[in-house]
Formats: sequence, C-alpha cells, structure tokens
Amino acid sequence: MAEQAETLRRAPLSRGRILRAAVALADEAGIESLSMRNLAQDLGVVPMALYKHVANKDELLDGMIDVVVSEIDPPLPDASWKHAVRGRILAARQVLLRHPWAALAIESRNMATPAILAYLDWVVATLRAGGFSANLAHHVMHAMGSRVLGFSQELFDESRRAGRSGTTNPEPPAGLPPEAAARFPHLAEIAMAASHDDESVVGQGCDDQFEFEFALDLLLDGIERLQQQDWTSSRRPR
Amino acid sequence: MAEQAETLRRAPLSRGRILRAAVALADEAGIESLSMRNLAQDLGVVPMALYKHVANKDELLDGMIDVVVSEIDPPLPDASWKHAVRGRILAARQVLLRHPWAALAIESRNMATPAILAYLDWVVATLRAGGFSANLAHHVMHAMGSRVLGFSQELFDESRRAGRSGTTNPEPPAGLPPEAAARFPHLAEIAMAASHDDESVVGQGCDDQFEFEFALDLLLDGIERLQQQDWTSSRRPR
DNA sequence: ACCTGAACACCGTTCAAGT
DNA sequence: ACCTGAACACCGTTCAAGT
Repeated sequence: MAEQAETLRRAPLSRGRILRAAVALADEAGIESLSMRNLAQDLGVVPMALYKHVANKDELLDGMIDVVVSEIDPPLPDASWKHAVRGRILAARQVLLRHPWAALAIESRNMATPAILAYLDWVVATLRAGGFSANLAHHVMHAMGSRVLGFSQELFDESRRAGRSGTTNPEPPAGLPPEAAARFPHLAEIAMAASHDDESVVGQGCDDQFEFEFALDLLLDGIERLQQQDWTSSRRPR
Repeated sequence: MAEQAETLRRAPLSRGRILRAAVALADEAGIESLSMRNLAQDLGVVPMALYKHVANKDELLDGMIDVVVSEIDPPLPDASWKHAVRGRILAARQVLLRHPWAALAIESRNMATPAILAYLDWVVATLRAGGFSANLAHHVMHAMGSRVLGFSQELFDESRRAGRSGTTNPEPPAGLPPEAAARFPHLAEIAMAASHDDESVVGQGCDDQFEFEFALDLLLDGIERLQQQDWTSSRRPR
C-alpha cells in the first residue's frame, strides 16, 4: 500500500530517467553494485519494468556511456588544431574523473556509441582542417588510442577499479611495500622520484594531472612533427 | 563410479595445474566462460576443491595474469636501451595476442602481480642504464602506460572482448555502417584510408601490427629526444 | 582432520499466469 | 493487451554435516 503510493508519486519511467539513475548508482556505489535489481529498487520499480526501456544490461551500459560522453564540454573555437584537440581531451578527462567506472566500461564494450562517434568525428575533422592527410589522421587516431577520450591508461590506476569515490581511501600508499621494494629496486627508485625537480619531496604519490599532460604532450608534439614533415607511411616515424 | 575412476586417474590438484587450466579455458571459451564451477568441471573436480589452492576468484585471476606475463620472452642483450625496450614490448604484445582476455583482466585488477613487477623493473633498469634520470624514467613509465605490456589500447579493439578466438568472426567489417558513415563523414574518410600509401587499397581494415609500432615509435622517439635534451620537469616537453 | 554436498545470497532474463 | 511474480539457469562463497 505505502509502496504503491510511493510508486505512483514518482515520475513515469523513461529511458533517460533509467540511464541517469544508473550513472548515479555507479558513481556512488561502484560499477559492481550496478545490477538490474539494484537499479530497479533505486527507481522504486520492479526489475522487469526496466526491460521495456532497455533491451538488456549491455544496452544499459551503452546508454550510460552515452550519458557520460555527452557531458564533455563542446569544443572551443581555436585557431590551432593542437590547442583545440588538447583542450577537448583534457575536458574529456575531467568528465571521466567524475565517473571513474566509465573508462573500463568503454573499453569492455565493443560497440561505439553515437556520442563517442560524434566526439571522435570532431577530433578527426579538427586534424583534417589542420592539414593532416586522411592517412596520417588515421594513424594518429590509432596512436592516441583511448587517451583521446581522456583515459589515464595507467597500468595500475586505483581510481578506475571499485567505484566508491572519495572518503573511503584517504591516501593510497605511494611506494611499494618494503619486501617488494627490495626485490624490485629500480621500481622502488622511481616510485620515490617526485613529479618535480625538488628531489627532497619523495613518496607522496604521483601528480596524475601532470603525468597525463606529460604523455599527451609527448604524443601531440611527435604528431605535430610528423605533420610538419609531410609524413607518409613509406617513411616510418624513425 | 566411472567418474571416481576418472578423478583418480588425474594428477593431483595443484595451484599450477589450476592456473594452467584456467588460462586454457579463458583462451578457448572466453573470459566470460571462466567460472569456478566451469573450471572445476574441466579439472574433473568439485568446485570447492579449488578453494584450497586459490583464496577466491580474484586471486585466481591474479595467478592467471602471472602465468601469461611469465610467457614474455626474456630480454635479449642489446647495446641500446631503445632497441632493448622496443623488442621486449613487441614480445609482450605477441603474448597478449595469444591471450586476448589478458589485457582487460590486467587493467581491471588493481594489484601488480610479482611477474608484472619483475617485468616493469627490467624496463626501468634498462632506462636507467641508458642514462635516464630517475625522475624522467618515472614520467616515461607513466607515459607508456599499459602500452609497455603490449596493450593495443585501441578505443575499439575487437580482439579484447569476448574470447572466442579464430573461426567464429572471419572478417569484421572494416568501415562504418552506411548510416553512421553519413553522420560522421570524417570518421568514414579515415576508416577508408589504408595503412599504406597505395590509396586505392581501401576498406580492408587496419594493420594492427603497423598501428601498434607506429604509436610505440612515436612515444620512443619523443622519449629519446627528451633524454638527449637532459629533460627535467621544470622544462615541460614543449 | 579432512572433504564436500547442500545452502545462501545473489545475478540476468524468460515466461506464463493474472489482471 | 499489458504488467509482473515466480521461475530458470546460472554465479561466488559459506558452512555444517559426513567420513
């Protein structure tokens, strides 16, 4: 009875409402807590009701990815392809930081969603307008890989695993555990090396934003050099 | 009775035998078919028997990753850090091509396994021996990201999804579906651009090995340039 | 002391029964 | 015709009962 009244008070189900609730659930409780049953409960609805708006869980995930990608700021008009692409990729990274589950979700799905395709199409259009051949633009897109969507792509990226953002893990230990440090001395050494010249600042973890921009600029600078040299595939990067 | 005889004929369970069977199961049937129950059945054993050798499924996955990483060829002695690192990364890629599920598995686990740490330690040692500062080596490892383990890191990488290797998908369609091509003309254009100068060869998909080496060399060349310039973090790549 | 069948608490999804 | 509770075929893991 009370439950029925609750249900009636709610807005009618819609695909958009389902997707927004799913994104919120994944953000708050982690992607591993996203089940059709949990999602239905959050919406005050019986699980089967979801299936009228999404075909199955995979399609739900595709929809959630579209929601996230649509949050990427539109491009700013910019004279230089390099600034334009760099700025939009950093904007994409900000979005993915808000939705830590999204990077892995995008990589594990195999279909490109419409929002992702539109985003990638803008990147290619910007390169082409900047004087890139279709051939070079093709290889550049491969080389950027998922970094073009702001993925950190680190080998061990804490933030991309179990969702639970914020409060629970205040400070992940920066270095290796002592016994691992002894076995892998070179890793231990660079784990200590801080992001800045001040060598006395050690063991306080990595500056993720710095590392992302470092890698992004390394790629963009190399790409710029190829483009200025009128690169074609017969001449390898060398 | 017959089942008991079968079981007795088998070698006794061991962590190694379990891990090898798990890798084989994931290779053949796909990672989504890897359940404790299926694995136990393959081994002719009751599911609970596995728990004496692996604590839980996550630890099983860690062990499987270790098996895969140990398959990477040992480094060849090489005078140049660049050739040594490049060669070993391409060897890692060959291993990951044999185990398509492994890339995503490594990215979704958060603990570095001993085999991965040993591999990374070798890469760092090679860089340091080649004259890299600890600081630059640190940033380089971040910039390489999971590419150091041979990941393609493509945004949409067919091979990394559902395992089922070989026979079932003879030829993935190279270009976009027609209606998508109309909406995303720039993507359609570069999807047509083949890997080689011969512009008449279109729509036959991508040369994955070429694209991987293109991106790898782009990174390695940029890294070499930084190292030769005595890069420090006060001077950004620029 | 060891092993393991049954059980628990979940899944995504189907389907037939009820309105 | 529409909606949905129960059921199906799975999970990973616990635990107590049996040897």
